[in-house]
Amino acid sequence: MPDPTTPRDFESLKAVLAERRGDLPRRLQQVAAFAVEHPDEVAFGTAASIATLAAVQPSTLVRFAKALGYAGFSDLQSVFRHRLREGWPDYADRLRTLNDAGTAGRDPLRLLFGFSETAAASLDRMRQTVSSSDLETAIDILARADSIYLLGQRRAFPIAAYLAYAMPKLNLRGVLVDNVGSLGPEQLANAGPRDAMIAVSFTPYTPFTVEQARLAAERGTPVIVITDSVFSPLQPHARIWFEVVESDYGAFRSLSATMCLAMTLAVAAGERVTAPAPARKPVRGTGEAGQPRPT
Amino acid sequence: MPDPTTPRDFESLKAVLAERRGDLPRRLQQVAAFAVEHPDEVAFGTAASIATLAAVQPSTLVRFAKALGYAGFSDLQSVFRHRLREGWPDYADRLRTLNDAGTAGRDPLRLLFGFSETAAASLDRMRQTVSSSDLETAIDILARADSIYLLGQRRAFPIAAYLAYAMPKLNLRGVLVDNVGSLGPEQLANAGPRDAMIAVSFTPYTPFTVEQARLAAERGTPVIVITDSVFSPLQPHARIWFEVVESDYGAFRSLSATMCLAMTLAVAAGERVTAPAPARKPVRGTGEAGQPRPT
DNA sequence: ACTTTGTTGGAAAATCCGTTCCGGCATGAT
DNA sequence: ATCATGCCGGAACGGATTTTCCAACAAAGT
Repeated sequence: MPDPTTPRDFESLKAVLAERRGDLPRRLQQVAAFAVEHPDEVAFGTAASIATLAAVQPSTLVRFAKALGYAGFSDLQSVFRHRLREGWPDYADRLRTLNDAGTAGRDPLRLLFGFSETAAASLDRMRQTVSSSDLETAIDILARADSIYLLGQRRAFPIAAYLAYAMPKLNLRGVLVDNVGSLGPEQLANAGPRDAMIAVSFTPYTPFTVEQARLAAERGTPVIVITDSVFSPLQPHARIWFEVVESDYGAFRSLSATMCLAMTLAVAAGERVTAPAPARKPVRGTGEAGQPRPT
Repeated sequence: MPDPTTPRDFESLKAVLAERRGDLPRRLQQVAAFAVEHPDEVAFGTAASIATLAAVQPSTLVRFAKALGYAGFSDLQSVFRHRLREGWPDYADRLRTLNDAGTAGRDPLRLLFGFSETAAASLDRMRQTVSSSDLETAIDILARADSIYLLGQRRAFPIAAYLAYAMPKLNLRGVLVDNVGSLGPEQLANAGPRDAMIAVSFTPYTPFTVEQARLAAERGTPVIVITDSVFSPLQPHARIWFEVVESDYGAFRSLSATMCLAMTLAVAAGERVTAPAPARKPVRGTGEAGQPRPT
């Protein structure tokens, strides 16, 4: 007898999962989270492969399916496959209605699309401008550094903050210079030639950032600069500098490209520190179980 | 030994098929035609079911695959499956080839490309999942709000920080809850029903964020949540919530999509506040003179 | 006309996969 | 502390699916 509460499409499945979270056993929740987060894997993989990725036993998948009222794993899987068959092609539709100026009017969706287009464009541009050798040198500096001071204020602050979050996970000593209580100079007091600094600033350049980068450079700390123009006042103090031009949409710019570059520097440096042998393979699997928590 | 002429993505497969049509046996042409015309069937079906639909024998499918240089039918099928994974631009494939060792060694450029591909994929995904009506409602809440409390810790902190930077430029009263000195509760002490909150958190969810969002919701402050799964503990306290799944590259996730969404909310709300008449045209010129400084 | 080469259909075989079942374990209640 | 309940991991089973193999056939060259 078919359970009427068993969802037959992906959206309602998500709803049911959200509702019944809590009264599900631990492993089943684990499966639920994985399924919602990686629906494609569930759609195509075999029970065994999915189980491995979700770090559970295949039998748990079957239990999961039955707990929701499905006949078995395959029955559950069909829901995920169905999603891919008809779920996707509304993208073109949405674009169409978006461009039909008349109807949509001042639809915020258009804004969203605009921002994401812009971000994608920035990413593309950055890939073409960043030089491999600059990257190498910068990573080398970071990998050798004792502490890495992260300097970015105002618009650039999110970059510094994110690096401060990520670096300890990569076995790098990132020190965020947030200038709380105007204690910025003190936060940088110990920076020396054996350390390094990543300084980020865009127009209009924050004086604090420029000044502190200058001081650090004077004391022999190698400074890696991320900025948006050759005329940046930061550039003279840089050992290595990257120009990242974020395209603008209306009056606003994304940080996507800068974020990417920053993460690349951090991850590559981290890799080099923990595995200094340059012959080793990168081996960045697509989210296998047992890897460190996504960041 | 892998044949280098064997196409690994759907587009080149079509190209090869177009080229070699003619020097293929009759039944194999029949299979080729069917495959190009019904790629979804090939992706999902079993060899037997596809064979029936294409009016050939299952063994013919295997022959077809081998004639093109694949290891077998399953190998060929994987190409069709990859095509469906991430929609049209086959990001998964590109990422895969990026990761498949080989050419560039451990070039940091590869990392950079990987991160930017991932960011682009996330952006694409978000565009397809965010609903227009949710956006509308959220923007409405923000536009009506007195103060807008910005709550995001750890990995989500950059988002909150960026919003805090941008909002005042948009005539919105953004209040950053940074929890410096553990003064978070005090920063939120005055939040009431006439205000609003944007709360951002991803796995592993920061308890502080969840707790403060809960408190705010209890006191009647409408909470807009940005998170990464239905299972987010933030979700129950949300008036409106957005699911943003950032694809992961290795163990790392970008913030690009989340940033875009956040900016959209802020800009749209700002527009509605300063120009409340809904009849007015959008007028987002690309950087007209006299506009506020790029952000 | 005969042979050779290549193609096709079908069935057998090997593999893989989903499912079931049982023993162990942790948890919470008595 | 003991028991009961429910959850979890692993192995074994049965079914389905892919693959291989062989015989029949068609076409082309001799």
